[in-house]
Amino acid sequence: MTGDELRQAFLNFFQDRGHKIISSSSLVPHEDPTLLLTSAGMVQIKPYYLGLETPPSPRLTSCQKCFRTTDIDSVGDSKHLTFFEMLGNFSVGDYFKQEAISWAWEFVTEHLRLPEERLWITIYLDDDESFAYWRDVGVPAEKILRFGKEDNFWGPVGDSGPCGPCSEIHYDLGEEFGCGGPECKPNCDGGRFFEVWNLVFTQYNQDQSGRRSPLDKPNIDTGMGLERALAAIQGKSSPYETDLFSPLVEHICHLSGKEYGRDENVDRAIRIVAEHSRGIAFLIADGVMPSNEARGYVLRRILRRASLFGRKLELNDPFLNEMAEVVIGTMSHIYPELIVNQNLISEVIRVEEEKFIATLDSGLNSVEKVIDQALAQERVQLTGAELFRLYDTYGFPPELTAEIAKEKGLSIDWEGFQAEMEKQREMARAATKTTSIGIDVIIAMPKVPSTEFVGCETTTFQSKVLQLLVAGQVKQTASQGDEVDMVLDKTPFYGEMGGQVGDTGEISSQNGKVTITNAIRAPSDVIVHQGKVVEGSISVGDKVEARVDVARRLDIARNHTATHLLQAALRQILGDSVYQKGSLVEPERLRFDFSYLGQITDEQLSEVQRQVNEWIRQNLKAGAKVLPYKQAIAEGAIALFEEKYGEEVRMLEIGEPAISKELCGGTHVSSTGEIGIFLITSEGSIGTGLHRIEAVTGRKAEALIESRLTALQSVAKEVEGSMAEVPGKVKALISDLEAERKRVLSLERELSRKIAEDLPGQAEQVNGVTVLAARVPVLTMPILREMGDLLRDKLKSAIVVLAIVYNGKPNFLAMVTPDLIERGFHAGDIINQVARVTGGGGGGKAAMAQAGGKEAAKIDEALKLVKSIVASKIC
RNA sequence: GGGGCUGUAGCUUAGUUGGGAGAGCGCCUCCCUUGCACGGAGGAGGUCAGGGGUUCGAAUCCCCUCAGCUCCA
Repeated sequence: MTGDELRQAFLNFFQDRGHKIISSSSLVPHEDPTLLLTSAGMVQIKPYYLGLETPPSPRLTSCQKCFRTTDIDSVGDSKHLTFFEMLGNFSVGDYFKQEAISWAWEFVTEHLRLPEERLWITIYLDDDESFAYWRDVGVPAEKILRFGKEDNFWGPVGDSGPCGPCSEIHYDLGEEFGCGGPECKPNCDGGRFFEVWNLVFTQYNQDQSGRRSPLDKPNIDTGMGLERALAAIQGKSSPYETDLFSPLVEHICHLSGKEYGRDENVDRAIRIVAEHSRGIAFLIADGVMPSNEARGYVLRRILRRASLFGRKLELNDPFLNEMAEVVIGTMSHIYPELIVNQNLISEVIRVEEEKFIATLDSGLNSVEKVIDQALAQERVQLTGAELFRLYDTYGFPPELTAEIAKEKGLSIDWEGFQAEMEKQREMARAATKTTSIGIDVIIAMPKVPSTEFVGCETTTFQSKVLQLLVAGQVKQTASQGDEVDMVLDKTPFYGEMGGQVGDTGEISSQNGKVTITNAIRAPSDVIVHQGKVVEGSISVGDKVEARVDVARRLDIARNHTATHLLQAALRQILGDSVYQKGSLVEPERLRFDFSYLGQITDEQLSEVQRQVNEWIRQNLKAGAKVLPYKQAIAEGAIALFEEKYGEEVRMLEIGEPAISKELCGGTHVSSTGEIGIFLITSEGSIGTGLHRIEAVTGRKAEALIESRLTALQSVAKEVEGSMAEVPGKVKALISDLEAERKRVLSLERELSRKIAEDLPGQAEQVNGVTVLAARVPVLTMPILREMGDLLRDKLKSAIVVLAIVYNGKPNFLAMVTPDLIERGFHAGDIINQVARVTGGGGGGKAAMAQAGGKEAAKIDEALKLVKSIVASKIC
């Protein structure tokens, strides 16, 4: 049986037993901000378990792509994977343990034909129920082992929520793979047993104090790792020997000229490269970009790890691109997102791999410095702290540091390194506050049906109040002054979603009026109107008129349609590696974040703006149609988030033939001409490979042009020219100014030279030392310094103190010739005392010092001090 | 979310209790020279990432912001 066959057999088996097959969701869980990446098949089932949404069927089955970050560093052994496919069957309050167990057993023994004698079962300590069902299907009692919370109890995630015991099917590879001990059993750390299938029986709800109460309708959540199960079926000791991995392993061998299965170190490196290659391709296909935080960091880490271990296989040139091609070639028939994003995947890998090689090169310098230092100190070991610093600060892999150190005869304090790592982990953990998701609040709300949104057709609608919340409490009536959250049965108000802000407006009945300041979208598409009762009162059941602020709505619609045009223009001009990463549509402006590797030139940006405005002038029709998700994608629509199963989606098309097709639930203008003008106000980078464009349309754009023209006009007036002449005139002014500044500088220099010529005559002898203390009409310090240089050179042996007034404050400069420094004079000391007279202070080196003061009137008094300082020094 | 490091000329970078902003490559001009990173002389080019503070004085010390790199979660 091949991997493809196993996947299909599993889904078919459960489909035959009343399950609906749902397709894999993205690795980026878009509805669950608490999750970094999709880590199990149940992630997309969670809202059904929590009762937030209604499942399309109480029995579901899926093959879900998953990514687990917890054991990235363990990848390379025969078991651990970061990216894998998880087969699962789910019951949302439908069947329970008995069916789950008997089907699991039937599938494993009859369809997969795994020999019964190799299978072991584990159950939770007191789960006698499961024990009985396993006995029923024929598992001998001595092969059903009981384990504690650590191994056989699942959840809750966080401190509260659904949880329950679980039961696992383990596969015994045979004695030769074990640790040899007589006690080698499932859950033993050796390589002999591995878990094939985990059946979770979600039957409790745990509250925050740790108390568990039984759920009315328990759920089933199972997971079978495709790769591991396949290894068992094919009689292999690891997934790397199955057909899911063999094309990858073979390609690495082909590239590197190595052979798999001869040297354990080589094998480990091959496994790491093969494993990470899959994760890299899939993460990028789901829109993850390398970065130094969150998901992007996970991607960067595995990509670098793969590159590093590639080097161990003597693959010194970038090669991960080719690995990705193999992944795409072998898996895109199941996961079409790979082929759709082929160019993006290739480009991202190329850039990132090159970057890593650059990091290694620059890191090499730091490593050599550290090693030289250690050698200079005649040490034989690099400390853990040194190794950690290279890793933590410069990202230089410790294994590489160790190798280089070894060549120079230095060993490594690995324990010290681990201690530093642990310290950092501890710090990060301590700083992580438990983010509570607002789900509890939503659960607390009594169920209301989804709100029908009628705002695309109309902005005023007769409706009925279904629910009222005042200060978070369900109420029948809200009266004047109350802040309320209202739910209507149908509404023209757009609830904040997909970056488009909520509508504002008014909801009024015969008895009262509510000013709506925002509309938000709660789960299950309930639109909540937030506002304040400004007149009378409003009650549940009231007939009301809901009226959206139309002018504001139109501003928003202009910006939203313009956002679509912007994306289309960007893709046309920059290519389809442009990928929407976020957007904000407000009445005042629009903001569009997108991925694009490389810089965007001013020319490209103006071209984008020109193209959008051209489309606006063409007055293209914009319209939405509803069609199945798959069909929309087939027609080439851009989908920011994937939708679930066969759902109907709304696709917005602009133009005929369409220049833009996007899945979008927002409100738009009906033809592009309504947008008026489109102006980009800023473009910038918000991270590696991420750009942000802000723009305005319509009224705001007009206002912007007006204010810019006014500014330009006033500049034109100032430079006494026409607006067209402004750039030239300003340029000329600036270069004139520059020339003038230079002229002034040279004049000042000339002047100072002239002054300096006369000054030596003012020098006095104090006990055989030439002392010159003078106030000069120089303007700036640099000129004063030059003058000092001149005087010093001219007098040969002297102490020179000069003073100027700069910005109304006294400034001093002191120079001492080398022969006098030897006699104990110090420019810094002298200047400090002098400046103190004027309320300041200063210092510097023995030969040259500067100081400043506050009272310009005391300059002469201060300069008189110079002579007495020199005199006292001699005494 | 929590740390570490970095930001100086077009590029690579030096700058040591706070006291004259430097070098190499590149560029321009002139000289020399038919060859390889020619050689020689001169020159232009800097808001020392940005803002605030301490100080007579800040590239340098303190605080904030921005950007990049990096580690942990």
